[in-house]
Amino acid sequence: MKADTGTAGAAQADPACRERLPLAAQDGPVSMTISRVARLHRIAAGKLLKGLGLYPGQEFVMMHLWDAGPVRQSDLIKAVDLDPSTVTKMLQRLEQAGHVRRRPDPDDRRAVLVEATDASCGLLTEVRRSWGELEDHTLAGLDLGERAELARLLARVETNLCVETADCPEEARRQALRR
Amino acid sequence: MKADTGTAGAAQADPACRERLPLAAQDGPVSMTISRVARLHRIAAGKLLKGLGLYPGQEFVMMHLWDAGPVRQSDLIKAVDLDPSTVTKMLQRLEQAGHVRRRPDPDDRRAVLVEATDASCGLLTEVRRSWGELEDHTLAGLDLGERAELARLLARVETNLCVETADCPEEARRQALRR
DNA sequence: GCGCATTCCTTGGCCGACCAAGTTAATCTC
DNA sequence: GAGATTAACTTGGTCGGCCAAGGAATGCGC
Repeated sequence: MKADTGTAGAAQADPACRERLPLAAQDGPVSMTISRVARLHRIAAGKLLKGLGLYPGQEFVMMHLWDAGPVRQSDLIKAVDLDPSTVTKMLQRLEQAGHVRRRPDPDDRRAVLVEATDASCGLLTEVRRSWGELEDHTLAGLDLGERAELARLLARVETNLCVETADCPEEARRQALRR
Repeated sequence: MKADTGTAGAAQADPACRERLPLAAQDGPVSMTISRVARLHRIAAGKLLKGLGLYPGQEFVMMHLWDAGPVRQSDLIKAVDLDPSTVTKMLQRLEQAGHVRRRPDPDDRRAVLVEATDASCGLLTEVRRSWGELEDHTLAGLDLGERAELARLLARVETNLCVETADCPEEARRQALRR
């Protein structure tokens, strides 16, 4: 395989000499590539974030908190669009790590207010830098036109995947396609 | 914020009227989109696979087993390029679910031979169909040229992400770029 | 005011995925 | 052939994710 250190992250051997797709995946070559890219991208992000004391996935929560200031947890959940339980547990860990502070909402005793700690705000710059590094690494060798085209195509794919395949078969899809 | 349905799977509201990126992500817009697409794609795949009794991630293992027949577990691990422990646990569950059979390798008492059960082979067709559906859904509205371009760009991204950012700074990168 | 539905969050369970260690068996070295 | 190395899993732990259920506070209907 690679001249890799032997650690797991290498992924799918070199794509250059990638063997033919598995039989069951022949009808979905792009999906296959998306899956691989997704994993590699997450691993790459995780590697950069690890040095900052964050686990992959936590970035998005922190990013929102840095931007929005103190928010109700339910708003945060809507913003990052994760399962409430996922956010709860992640926040418990982020709090314990000192990246986040939580306090009850005085106006609604069910709710919890969340905010990034001052200490964590130092991370903002580093996360931004790491995120930029990741972008450079990801898009290396693509010129501006190609990057724009990739962004456009991915945005379209995102739109497609946002609309349920079964529900709202036509109407919602068409609505989502207005761009 | 958005006119989202509020259901969990919707993800990041409509990308069409996507608010500006978080501050910390401004230098990585494509990376942001990749992350979102990745999650949506995995969710979509998971939904299709769930009906077949598979969890997301297991498809890749099964695909390889269907193609390759009985293989040593170590070869399977290399093929799907996952952590050995991940594969071990996944196989234990797949075995208990009746999708996979495992037996010791007579030639090497350390090794384990794995193969798809006859029962699971019925799944092959359905997985292939689901995978095709996923592809259609993912690429809806893209013409053949756009699909090819997307595939090309993603392949390049995959290549980029395969080469370590720190190690082998130039040589391996250049080697990987031969395509 | 009372009851019922909603909203908000938490807990527990399960899976994929990783790392770190550890065990057993093969292999290489001398 | 004994000893060290390497290869092939396992186990245990941790995280991000999901679903399902549950408890607590709020809001609504009447």
